[in-house]
Amino acid sequence: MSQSVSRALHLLVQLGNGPANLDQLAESTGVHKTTVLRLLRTLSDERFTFRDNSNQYHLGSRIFELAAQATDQREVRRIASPHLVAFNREYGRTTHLAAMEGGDVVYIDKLESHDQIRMYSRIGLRANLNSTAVAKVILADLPDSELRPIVDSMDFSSRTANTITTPERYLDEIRLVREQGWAHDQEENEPSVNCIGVPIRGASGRVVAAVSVSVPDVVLSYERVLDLLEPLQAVGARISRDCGYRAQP
Amino acid sequence: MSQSVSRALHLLVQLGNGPANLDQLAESTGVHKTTVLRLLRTLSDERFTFRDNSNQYHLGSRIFELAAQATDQREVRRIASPHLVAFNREYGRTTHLAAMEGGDVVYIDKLESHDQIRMYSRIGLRANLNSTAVAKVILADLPDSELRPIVDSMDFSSRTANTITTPERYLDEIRLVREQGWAHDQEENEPSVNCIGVPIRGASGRVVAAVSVSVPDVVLSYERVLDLLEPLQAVGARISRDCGYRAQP
DNA sequence: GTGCTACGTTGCGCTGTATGCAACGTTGAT
DNA sequence: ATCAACGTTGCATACAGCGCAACGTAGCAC
Repeated sequence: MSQSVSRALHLLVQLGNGPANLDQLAESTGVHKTTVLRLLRTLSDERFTFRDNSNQYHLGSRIFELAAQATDQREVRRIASPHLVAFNREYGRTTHLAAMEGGDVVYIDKLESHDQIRMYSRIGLRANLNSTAVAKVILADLPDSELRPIVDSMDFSSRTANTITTPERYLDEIRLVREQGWAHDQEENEPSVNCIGVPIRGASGRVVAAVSVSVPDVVLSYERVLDLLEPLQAVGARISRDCGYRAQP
Repeated sequence: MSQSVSRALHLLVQLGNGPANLDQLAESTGVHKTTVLRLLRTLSDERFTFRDNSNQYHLGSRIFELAAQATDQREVRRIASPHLVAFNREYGRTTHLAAMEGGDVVYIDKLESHDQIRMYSRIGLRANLNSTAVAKVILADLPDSELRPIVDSMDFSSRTANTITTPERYLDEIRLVREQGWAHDQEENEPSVNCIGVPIRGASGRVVAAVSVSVPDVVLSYERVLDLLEPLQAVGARISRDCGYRAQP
C-alpha cells in the first residue's frame, strides 16, 4: 500500500541477514541508492538502524527494545496467572491484573473473592485512570513527558466523595506512588471499597502491568487491607521475576 | 526526512507501550485515522504488526525475528573468540571466522597458524564465494530462493586448477555440503592450501557464521587435515550452543 | 425493535513528499 | 598521479500519500 514504508521495511528485513552498505541494499531491494540513503536516515533517526564507522548499516537498538516490550506484553497474563491463583486461594479477595493498552489501563485478568460480594469489573473493561490503584501504579512509571498529556486530557469525573478530581492532586498522588512503590484507592472508585495495587515489571525494567486487591469495608477495614500489602508485594515481585525483571542490587 | 516512514516507525514505538486501536494510535501520533490505517496495513503485510480479533494492533512476529537475528550477528565474534583461541592453541592452524554481511561473506576474525606460513587473508576481507569453505557453509544454509540469484550473479573466475567455475557444479557442491554438514576447499582458493569449514548456528537455528581451518599441504596432506574435522565440528557445536542454538533431539 | 454512538473502511481530488537523475566530494587502491 | 568505488547533494517532476467526507457495521441503551 504505502511504497516508501514498504521499502523501508524491506531494508530492515534485508539487514536481518547481516550488515550491509548502501549499494548492497540498493541492489538487493531494487531501489535507487539515493532513496535507500534517505530511508536509512529516517530509520537511523529512530534507532531502527545505525551506521558503523565503515558505512555499514546494522539493525539498531530500537528493534531490541520493541522485542523486549512485546515479549513482556504477551507473557504477563500467562506468567501471572498461577501466582494470582495462589494468592487468591490463600487470601480469598478480589484480585485484578491490569495493563496499559493504547491510552487506557485495561483489566486483563480477574479473580473473584471467596465471599459472596462481587465487584463490578470485567476483563477487557477500562480502569478509571483517576480513581483506581492499578492505573496509579502504571501511570506512575511513565516519564513526566508522557504522563502530563495523559493527565491533561484525563476525565476527572467524581465517582465517590474521595475521588481525586483535579490534576494537581492527582500529580501529588503519583508522586506518592513513585516514592512508596505501591498505590491505594480509599473508596475513590467505588463507595465502601478499598483497594491496593503494586507494579509488575518486565525484562526491560519498565512497569508492564499492575496487580490489585479490592475489599469492601464491610469485610475488612482499610487498615486490615493494608495487612495484605506485604503478601501482595511478594506476589508482584514473583511475577516480575518470572517476567524477566532483575531488581537492581 | 521521510514523512510516511517516520510516521510508521512512530506507530511501532507507540505499540511498544502496549496494544492499541486505530483511534488511539491516530490520537497519540497526531496522524489522521485514515493514514494510520494504511500505514498499519503496510506494517502488517510485513508482519511488523498484526491485528487481533478485537481490532487491536500489536507488535508482530517480524520484530522478534529481527531482534534474534541481530543478536546472533552482534554476539558471534565475541562468543566465538575464546573457543577459537583454545582451538588455535591446541592445533596451531590458521583459523577463520566468517559471516554474511550484505551480499558478501566476510572474515570477521582470524587466528594465525603457529608455524611460519601465513595466509593472505585479513579481517574485513571478503571471502570468494565460489572457492572458500566458509562461503559454501554459509550459502548452503540459504533457501534455494535466496541461493539462486546469488549463484546466478556469482563471479566464477578461476583461482586454481580446482576452482569450481560453473553454477551447475557449484550447486552440486552446495548439495553435498547440506548433506554432510561441513564444507571443504581442496586447493580451490589458493594453490597448495586445503581447508575445511563448519557452520555456527544461532538461537534462530539459522547459520550465522562459519569457522574454518586452512593448512598448506607442505604442512599437512588433505587427508591429515580431515583429522581436524572432528575437533573443528566440536568447536562449531560449542560456539553454536553459546550462541543460543539448541540442536533438535 | 429503534436510534445512537463508536469505529473501521472506502473513493476522491489535491498537495507535497518521495523519487531518480546527474553531478560532486571523498576515500582508498594501484 | 590516476582511477574506481561509494556516499552525498540539488533539483525538477510525478505520483504517492494525505485529509476529507461519506458509508458500513457492530454494539449498546432504552
